[in-house]
Amino acid sequence: MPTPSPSVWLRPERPSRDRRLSRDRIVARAVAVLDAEGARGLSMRRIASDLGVTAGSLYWYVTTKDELLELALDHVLGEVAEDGAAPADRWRDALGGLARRHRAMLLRHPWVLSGLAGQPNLGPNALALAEAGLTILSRAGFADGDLDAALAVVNDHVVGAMMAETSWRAALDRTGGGAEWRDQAADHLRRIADEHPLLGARMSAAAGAEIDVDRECERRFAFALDCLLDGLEARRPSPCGDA
Amino acid sequence: MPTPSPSVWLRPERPSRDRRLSRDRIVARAVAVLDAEGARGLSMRRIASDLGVTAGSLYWYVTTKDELLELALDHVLGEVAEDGAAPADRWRDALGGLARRHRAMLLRHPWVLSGLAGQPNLGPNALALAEAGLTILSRAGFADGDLDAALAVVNDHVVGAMMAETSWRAALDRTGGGAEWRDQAADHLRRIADEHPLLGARMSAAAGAEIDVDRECERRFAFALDCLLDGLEARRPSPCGDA
DNA sequence: CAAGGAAGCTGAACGATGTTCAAGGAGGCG
DNA sequence: CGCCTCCTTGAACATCGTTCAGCTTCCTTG
Repeated sequence: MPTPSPSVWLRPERPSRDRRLSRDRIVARAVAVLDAEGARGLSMRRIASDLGVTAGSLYWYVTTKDELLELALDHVLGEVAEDGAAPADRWRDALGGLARRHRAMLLRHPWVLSGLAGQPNLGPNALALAEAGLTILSRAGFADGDLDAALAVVNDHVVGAMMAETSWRAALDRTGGGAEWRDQAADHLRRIADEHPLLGARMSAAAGAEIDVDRECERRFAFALDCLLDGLEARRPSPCGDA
Repeated sequence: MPTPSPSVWLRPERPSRDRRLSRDRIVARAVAVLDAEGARGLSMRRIASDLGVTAGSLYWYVTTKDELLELALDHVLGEVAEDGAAPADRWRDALGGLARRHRAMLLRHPWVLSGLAGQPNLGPNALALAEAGLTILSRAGFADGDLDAALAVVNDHVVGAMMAETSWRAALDRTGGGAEWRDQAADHLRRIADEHPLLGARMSAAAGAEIDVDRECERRFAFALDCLLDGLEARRPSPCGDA
């Protein structure tokens, strides 16, 4: 590496000769491992052995594990982009669609959320996504300082909501365990319900109805999305021409 | 430990005799280290040496580093609770105040965000906070399934927004560096502006105005908060009696 | 008050991790 | 053929979370 440059995106990939390895192959393998085993299961040695190579080799293409994570993060962000037809005409549908695809991606790759804290994402796919959102909002009439603030409202909600959702899903998946734990948990819930009536009511309601987790999560996501799109609508400068 | 119980909260602290150590002292030290050095700087050996003790000792009070993190997380969540006077009468002010205090806490302890991904937080302070939010919304007229959905709207936004804000702040703090990096970055920004006009415009606007980061962050947070409280207001069942 | 037992801590160890680096082999180019 | 650069190896280093046998120190019991 010629000079320690702080961001991956400023430095082109070193061209290689005998194509056993490449940034793309490494990143793809990293994503696969992250999907399968989560952030904890990712190690340089693991990726290397999956690719039939020793750990040190990876450092020819990537200066650090953090950098590899950055690359993997931007890689999956590419999945959010519009796949088929033209974007919806009405700005609400367009922005809502973006948010829904963002959510779907985060459900496929929950580890992204843990990598999102720490440094902002400046990869090409992240930038393209931001531009897409800004375009929608700009056409809808937002301008100046409200433009990115409005986009942030939607993006931040997606991230926050998925943080909560994936946490719960992970916890539910881990609840396969023994009867003793169930007893202790029930005890604990009873004590919670005593001190926190509303919380207790909500929890027992959820437990009683044996709710379909997927449907309930989608319902809440849609509720919040509508909610904040309404709020944005009220702040939209030009009520006319909402093509 | 009598039985490997999965959650910290189900198991009372083992009473101790010669009070060199305690869960509280360990958690307090962990929070201090996390505040000072971030999540990366936290190690069992570090905490132990700060407390004049060896690493192994900590495992008498805490079964795992993850558990210690859970405890630290709930510890700082306690700071969000109402300090002074009675909660505001109007539900918007009350909920908004909760969100603002939540934000303030996350600014003091940014590491919380990275610990939030993975498993849901079930500590006593987290539960009390949820109950407080539910109480506000319940008094405001929300009921049934909308109750927790409405609370989630606010909470998720706070988490998502602070994720973005703390990321940017961390990046800005790290930007003390050399002229070469600045040149490369400027180059990079120019190329971004070419392909992404809206994004480029927003960035150059921000760079030109030499914006006060604190004020701008607060402005955007308030914008989003008002925005989504408006959306909630529109969904409130009982328009009367908003004491 | 003495004896026994448990609580609390030490210190060394184990395996895994990210990262570095001298050394070697494998291709292209003169 | 010989050289040179690219790529990979394999060993090493420091640090990490975690475990555990053993020691000390205090409380409890007879």
